[in-house]
Amino acid sequence: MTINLKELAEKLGLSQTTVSRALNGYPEVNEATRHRVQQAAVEFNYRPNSRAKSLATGRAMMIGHVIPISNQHEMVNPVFGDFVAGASRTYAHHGYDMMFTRVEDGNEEAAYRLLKAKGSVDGVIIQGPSINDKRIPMLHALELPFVVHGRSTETETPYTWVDVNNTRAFRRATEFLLDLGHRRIALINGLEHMDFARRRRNGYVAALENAGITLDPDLMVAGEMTEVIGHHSMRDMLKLDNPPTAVLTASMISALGVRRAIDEAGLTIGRDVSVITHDDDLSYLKNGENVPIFTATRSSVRKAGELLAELLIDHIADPSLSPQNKLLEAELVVGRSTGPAPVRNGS
Amino acid sequence: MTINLKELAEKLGLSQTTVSRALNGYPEVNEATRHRVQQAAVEFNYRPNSRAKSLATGRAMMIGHVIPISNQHEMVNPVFGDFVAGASRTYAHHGYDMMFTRVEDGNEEAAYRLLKAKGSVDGVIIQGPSINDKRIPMLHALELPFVVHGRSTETETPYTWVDVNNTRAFRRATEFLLDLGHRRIALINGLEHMDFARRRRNGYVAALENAGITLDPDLMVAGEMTEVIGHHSMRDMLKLDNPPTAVLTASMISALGVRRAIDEAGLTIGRDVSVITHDDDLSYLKNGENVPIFTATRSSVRKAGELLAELLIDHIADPSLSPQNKLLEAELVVGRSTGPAPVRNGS
DNA sequence: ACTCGTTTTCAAAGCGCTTTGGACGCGGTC
DNA sequence: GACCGCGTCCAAAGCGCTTTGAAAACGAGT
Repeated sequence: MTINLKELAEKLGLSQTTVSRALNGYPEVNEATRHRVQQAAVEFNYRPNSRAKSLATGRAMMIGHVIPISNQHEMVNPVFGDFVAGASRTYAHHGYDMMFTRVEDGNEEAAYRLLKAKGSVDGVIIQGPSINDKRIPMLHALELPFVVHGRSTETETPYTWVDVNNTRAFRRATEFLLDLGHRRIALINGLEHMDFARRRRNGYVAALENAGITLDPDLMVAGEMTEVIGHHSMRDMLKLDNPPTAVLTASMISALGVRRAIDEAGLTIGRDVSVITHDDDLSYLKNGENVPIFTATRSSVRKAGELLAELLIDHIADPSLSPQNKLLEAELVVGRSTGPAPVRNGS
Repeated sequence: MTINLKELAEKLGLSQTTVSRALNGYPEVNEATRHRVQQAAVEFNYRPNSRAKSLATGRAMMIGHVIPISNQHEMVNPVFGDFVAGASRTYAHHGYDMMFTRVEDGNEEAAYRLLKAKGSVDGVIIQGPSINDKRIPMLHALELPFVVHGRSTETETPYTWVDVNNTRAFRRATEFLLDLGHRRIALINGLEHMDFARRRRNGYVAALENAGITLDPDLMVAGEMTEVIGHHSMRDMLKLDNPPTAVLTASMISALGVRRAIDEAGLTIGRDVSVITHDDDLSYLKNGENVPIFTATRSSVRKAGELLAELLIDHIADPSLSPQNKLLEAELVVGRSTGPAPVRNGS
């Protein structure tokens, strides 16, 4: 069924060497015979066995993604699919495959070590870095090429990353709300040991402080970015004596929960309560069409995937390359979920 | 840095054969030396090179997932992440890795053929089968082990599958609405060349016909399962002279769009319009907590992933195994989105 | 005709593992 | 003492590819 090099060479009356070279584009082979070889390869559907090729070349032609899945709630990052879609486009273009390793609850170190020792990947992509993420120095020590989706504050090891300017994005979004007259602005953030969440908070805080507004801990929550938690957080805040008139939320999914809480409270989004969310531009959860549903800071996670894959492949090709960075600016898209601050009753 | 078998054997003063056998649990090795070998393996962090092992054994220890991503809208299935989370648990348990191949716009055949010829996988999982899906006979002919997530009507080739009883689920859901007095029941379905969507429609149609209700084409739409399309479809239907009082929708994400349309129309979900959705029990999009947000037919896509991976691995171990099937029943969970049919003005 | 440089081809080694087919030592049997 | 069986180990072949080092073929130059 599947033909191998030896058999193909025999059929052609050539040596394996010549056939191999013909197919891999080496110059020391007659153009006529190269043609003959290529035709035969197509005819017999010959494809070099990937394992044998890897063994011979020492390159796996495979990129690893290690996905941490906590065993209790089996939570998988909703961004995962789109990030992969982006990265895969680059991989396909360069002849790389991608593999996934599931790792339970933080024994990631073992997973990376295994990947390296087994020689099954040429490099890995790190997602969702926390503050001072230990994976970065670890992979550096392992000498396994890697790139990071996001940054890790406090990490001293140099590394290659692509990140969204989260601080700027949330600062800008907050200022937008301030300009609309809002003074009670809430933040429903992601888990704040995550680097991106910390930066968003920083941006939010900076804008408020700059406007001379005292932070209110009641208006700042951090948690998993789910619909349910978004709903919970908003619902609780709306029960406050002095509820927020605007809220920043960390993802479209949280925002949908926020919207539900606002609806349930009999309020109108964009009139009684303004909402701005961050939008990763997920393919299955577009932020409306012409007019966005939510005013949002938008940055495509798919594009980040493409870019990171590109950087990783560069690094694999030349490991001596110095680390590269790319900071993507999120755009602020204005939708129907924001409006001027309502005039408070009795004020 | 990474040690290989030869070096390990030298350190131990043993042959490669013995070391290999000791580590792979073969009986013809003294227990004392086996112990010595195992300890040394741990000490030097020896891991057999995966490529070399594959080449020698002829087994890739890898499962392939081919994900079709249309080049225009780069749509990735939102179910993808959770399905993978489920499958990966099984893979990890059996020592398999998983790899992903992106394939653009329906030249899937080439992708599978390549996977087979390169020997990079021992089997593949097919997702999202259409009616009479051509991948099934093709993989059968290729003799590449595979299992299917879902079924494919009209396919004659026997194959192993795990599916939700979509017909029953949607029939039951429709009957539930009928029992609540609804007569104008809409269906916002997935694309109906997909097998699961067709079955859901069948269930819906069967329930209505059984109740003596004539189908209304205005109340039946099929499209991509996105928030935006859910919103569109519902909005348009609410503009009808005789709008639906209830709607069945194909996914949580569509349902969120439906909810938005209902809100925008100034109506209340569960009172003016009842909604039932199918819920894949995605980890990042839970259907509320104690009281579900939506009344839903629920079936965990993660569990399906686990099961399918199990069946595939069985099949790889023994290709002569006859095809196996598993039909999962969706449970109907009653939430706040359904209620008795409203009394129509002027009727 | 002979040499020499180039082009073209090949035999063989090697990648790191598994596995076949012995080899070796030791005790028990006849 | 010869033989067998058993437990334990090993040398070497083989998986399908790349790549090194050398050989053959070919023209051109003298």
